[in-house]
Amino acid sequence: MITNKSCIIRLSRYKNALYRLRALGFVKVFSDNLADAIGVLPSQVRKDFSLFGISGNKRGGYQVDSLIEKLNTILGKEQTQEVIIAGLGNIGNALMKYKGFEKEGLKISACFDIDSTKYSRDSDIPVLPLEEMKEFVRAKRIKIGVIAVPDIAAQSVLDMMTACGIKGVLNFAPLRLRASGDIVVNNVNLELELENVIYFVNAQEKTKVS
Amino acid sequence: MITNKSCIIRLSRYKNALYRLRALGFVKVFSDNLADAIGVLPSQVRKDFSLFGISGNKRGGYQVDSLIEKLNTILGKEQTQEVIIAGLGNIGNALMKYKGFEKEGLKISACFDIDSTKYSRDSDIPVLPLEEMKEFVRAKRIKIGVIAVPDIAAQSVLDMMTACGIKGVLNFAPLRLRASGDIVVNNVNLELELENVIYFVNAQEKTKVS
DNA sequence: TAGATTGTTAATCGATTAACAATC
DNA sequence: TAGATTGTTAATCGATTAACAATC
Repeated sequence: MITNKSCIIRLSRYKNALYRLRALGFVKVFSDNLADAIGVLPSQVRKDFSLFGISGNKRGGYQVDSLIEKLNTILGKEQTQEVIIAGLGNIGNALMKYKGFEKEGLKISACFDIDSTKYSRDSDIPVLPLEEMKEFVRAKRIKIGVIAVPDIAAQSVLDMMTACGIKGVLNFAPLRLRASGDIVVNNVNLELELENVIYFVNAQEKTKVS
Repeated sequence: MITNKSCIIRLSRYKNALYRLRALGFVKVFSDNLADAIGVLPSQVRKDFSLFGISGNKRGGYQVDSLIEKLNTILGKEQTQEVIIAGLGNIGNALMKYKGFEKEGLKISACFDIDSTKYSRDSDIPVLPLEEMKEFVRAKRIKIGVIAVPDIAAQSVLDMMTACGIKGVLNFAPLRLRASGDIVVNNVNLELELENVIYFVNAQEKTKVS
C-alpha cells in the first residue's frame, strides 16, 4: 500500500477523533461527522477509507468500534511500540518524560548518550552508553529510534541505528541526514516550524496593509 | 504573496544550505548546487526563486551573499524575533533551554505558567504567571507564541494569546485548535510524527515479504 | 562563437473535490 | 417508497517537473 504522508496523518486524526466521539457516546459515525472533526471534506474521508478497504454501510455510516480497530491495525497500534532515544539533552529529556506517548501505545524503552554522568541503568527508563545500543536493540528487537543528539553527531547516530537494525527514525537534528538502506527517516525541525509561523505572520501583515 | 507551506520550508532550507556553502568558500552557486544540497530538482529552485522575484545571472548563477540576504528578508530574519512560551512542562522547558533558536535569530523573551513554584522573575528568561502575559506581550510588542501546555488548557491559552495580540502560534498540544481572528497556527504533533514513522516501517516490511 | 545557465512557459503528476449511481 | 449515505469514478486544482528560448 503506497500512500503519502498526509493521508496517514489523516488516518491518525480520524482515530483520535473517533476516541473523542466514542467518549461522547457515538456508536456510529457518518463521513461528514469525521470530516467536521478533523477539518476535511466528507469525500476525503470516504476516499481515504476506500483506499484502505474500509467500508461502511450505505445510509448507516460506520461503526465506531470496528472503525477504531481497523485504523489501529493499519497504523500498527495493536501492540505497544518500543522506541529508543539517542541523546539526552533538552529535547531527549523532554521526550523521555513526556506522558503523551504512553497513552498512544508508545513505550520509551531506553535512552542512549555519551555522557557517563547521565547513565542510570536501574531507572524506570534506563540511560545507557551509546555503545550498548546494538546489544539492547537486537535483544529487544526494537525498530523505532529517535535522534535528539547535537547536529554534528546526528549522522553517525543514524548510521549506528541503521547498523543496529532500527527501521524507522524520528530525527530532531536540524539537518538533512543521508539514509543508507531501507530505513525510514521522518524529520521534525523546530526552527523551521517557527520560521514558517514568522513568515506567514509577516505575509499576513503585509497583505493587510495593502 | 500567497504560497504554500512547503515552498517556504524550502526557502528556509536554501538559506541554511547557503550558510554551509558560504562556509566552504562558495561565492556564487548554481541552481543545481542548491538543488543537490536540499534534495530537490534545479527547476524547483529556479521556480521558487522566480516566485519571490529573486533573479540570478544567466550562466553566472546566484551570488551567495546577496541570495542569503534576500532569503533572510523574505523569511523575516533581518531582526531578532521575540517569542513567548506558554507552559513550562517537559516540552516548554526543553524549548526554553534549547540553544538552536538563538543562532537562528529567535529569542525566547519569557515563559508563562500557572504553577507559582516555577516563577522566576529575575532569571535570564523570566518565568511569569499566565495573567501577566497580556501586559508583557503588549509592552514588548511580541507577535509569536508557543503553546506547550496540557491538552485541556491549550484552547484557552490560544484564546488568551489571541486576545494579547499574538499573531502566530506554534502549537505542541496534540489537538485541533479553533483559531479566532487572523492568527496563524502551526501544529507540531509529536505522537503523530512517531505514528507516521511506525506506519511506514510496517508498510515497508509488508512489501518486502510479498 | 560555443557552451552553460537562467527564467518562464507548458506538460505532467498526484492529490483533493465534486458528482452521482448504487443501495440500505 | 422516499430519503440519506456510501463508494467510486470523473473533474478540478495545485504543485512539481520538463523543456526550451533568451542570454551571458
